[in-house]
Amino acid sequence: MPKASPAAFYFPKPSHDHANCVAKALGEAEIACARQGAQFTPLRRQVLEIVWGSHNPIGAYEILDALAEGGRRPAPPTVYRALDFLQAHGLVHRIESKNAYIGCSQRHEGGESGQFLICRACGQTVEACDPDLAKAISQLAAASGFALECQTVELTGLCPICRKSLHV
Amino acid sequence: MPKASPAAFYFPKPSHDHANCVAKALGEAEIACARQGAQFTPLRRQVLEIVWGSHNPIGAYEILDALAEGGRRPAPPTVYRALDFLQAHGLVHRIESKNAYIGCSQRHEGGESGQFLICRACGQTVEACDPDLAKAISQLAAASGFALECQTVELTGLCPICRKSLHV
DNA sequence: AGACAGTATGTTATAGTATAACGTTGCTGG
DNA sequence: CCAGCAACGTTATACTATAACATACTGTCT
Repeated sequence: MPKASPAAFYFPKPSHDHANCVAKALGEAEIACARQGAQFTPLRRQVLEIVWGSHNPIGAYEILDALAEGGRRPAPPTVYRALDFLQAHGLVHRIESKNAYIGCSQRHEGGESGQFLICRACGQTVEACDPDLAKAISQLAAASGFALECQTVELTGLCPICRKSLHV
Repeated sequence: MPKASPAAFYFPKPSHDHANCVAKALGEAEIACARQGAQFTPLRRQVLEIVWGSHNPIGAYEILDALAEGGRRPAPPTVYRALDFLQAHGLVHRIESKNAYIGCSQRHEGGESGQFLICRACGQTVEACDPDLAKAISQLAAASGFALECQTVELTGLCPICRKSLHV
């Protein structure tokens, strides 16, 4: 049975090299799009870069605001379309409980979605990919005669750092 | 290790005695409120009854529409406040992926929230309470140094009935 | 080159979801 | 009586998302 990874694996330190996160994500996105014959246009790239601006989920209208800083502000459909594209290609995920979007940090097999740990204090959100949890979910579905297509797993609480600083 | 329950346990048949579901839910709600010293007012009762109108999640504005049929239509805050109350007392759950609400069909211990199986075809949604899944979630949290407070588990797919009728 | 098909983006308007802020009512206990 | 509190009413507005239609770009076929 696989052992869960230690905490350090999941939550990035405040001091981590975030520029590297962004660069890596953009580079991998480029490759993934090329492989799928999808157009990684400047707009889509820009939206993905904005989403990857932090490890906190960002709302569609915040993305609009960010786009507005580099020229004139597009209308909402522009950003929603870009987000739809990025979601469809597994480059971002929607966090349902916050109506917000976050960059995908896992290489999924076959469009499956991940599991999220969301800090209610700092907003930092990490994507996990726990095989035991995935297995428990598919077993629950199977036992119910349910044909599982899509899963939303969002766990809210306190990340290790906020936990410590709030003395919880 | 506990064995998962069979499908019949989870998805209610179309022919089931739904009036009984409603009556049971309202009765238990009354008792729960009394025990917690909370006021189960006529409005709150009415909203809970509307939410329990089916096993499909219902939107806040649909609840408003339903309330409008029995007199004049209240403003949105009225229904949101009732929903807040019902959620706080564990009588309804919010389905994040649908911006909608459903009656709680489990007796939770200590305010924990459940796991939902949502049929994308008929909308029917059931609340599961799978100990293996719960365990996997707490282990994931623990391994990440994460203080889990609240979980959102929403599984979308096809219920046994729709699965059959769609030949999937 | 010119016509066309398909995809991406722009634009306008509107639908759907949720809350802030303040007012009113009605009950309860000092 | 009246101070305090909880529930509910009312008005206005914020936030999130999409429908519908217009324009522009890209490549392909003749």
